[in-house]
Amino acid sequence: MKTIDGLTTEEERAAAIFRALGNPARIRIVTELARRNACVAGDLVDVLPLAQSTVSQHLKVLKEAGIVRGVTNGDNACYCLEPDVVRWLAAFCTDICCPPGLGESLSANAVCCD
Amino acid sequence: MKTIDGLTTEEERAAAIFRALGNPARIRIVTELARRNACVAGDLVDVLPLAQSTVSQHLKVLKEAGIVRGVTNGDNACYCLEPDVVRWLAAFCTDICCPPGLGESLSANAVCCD
DNA sequence: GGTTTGCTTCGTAAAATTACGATGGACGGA
DNA sequence: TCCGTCCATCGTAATTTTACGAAGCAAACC
Repeated sequence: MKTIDGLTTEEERAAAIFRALGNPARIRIVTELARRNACVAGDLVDVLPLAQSTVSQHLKVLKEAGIVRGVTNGDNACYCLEPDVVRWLAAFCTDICCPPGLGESLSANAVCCD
Repeated sequence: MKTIDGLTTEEERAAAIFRALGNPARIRIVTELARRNACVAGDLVDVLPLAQSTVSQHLKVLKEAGIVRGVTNGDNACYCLEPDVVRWLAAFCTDICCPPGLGESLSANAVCCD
């Protein structure tokens, strides 16, 4: 991907978060973390049909995107969602639905090109 | 990416939508469509610091993910958001925030591994 | 000290993504 | 009919992603 001047850091940030979620395995990880509130890495490996090293890499991607936090307490590593980032994501998506200043735009049945 | 049996189509679908949004240029396109409600392709090219063919490809990606709808009326092509998909996306993100059955989970200040 | 356990990081091959210019096709105007 | 405009698609090169096994590393256990 080209590093584009014309695009804001806000957009870059949004894209980075979306890209991190753009993989079924990572979606599963995130939903699992949402469901269980926190999770040992090994439990996530059990849930996914992937090699342990691959899951570890996916966790790294999520961590680098700021979606997930991980702490290594002694023997095993524990992960959970980063609440602020998840909330930011939800707000961003809601804004696309109903951009501020446009009333309910998509809430109505907007049709293409009228 | 490996096609994984152990993952649901729901997860695949979510990942496909997120992946489609995982690019700054496409984020810009989507926000622009949200702001203007509908857009001629050429206007999007003007807004983005990218070649026309590249923008067209980005639009194709968004269309294939179902996020965007495009109609070609005579000379120029007009695009707009697909309201249902955008709403689905917002709902998905909100669910991660507050998974059903877990009360307000992340609404409180959840901390990692307590 | 030596092993096992749990996880991360490295190295690598295959596949996908990103961007561009060039080409092509449909429509409208001179 | 011949251009010009608008847009999609093709072909291509560079980069990124994905997944795996191998290797490394720290804590726990014998």
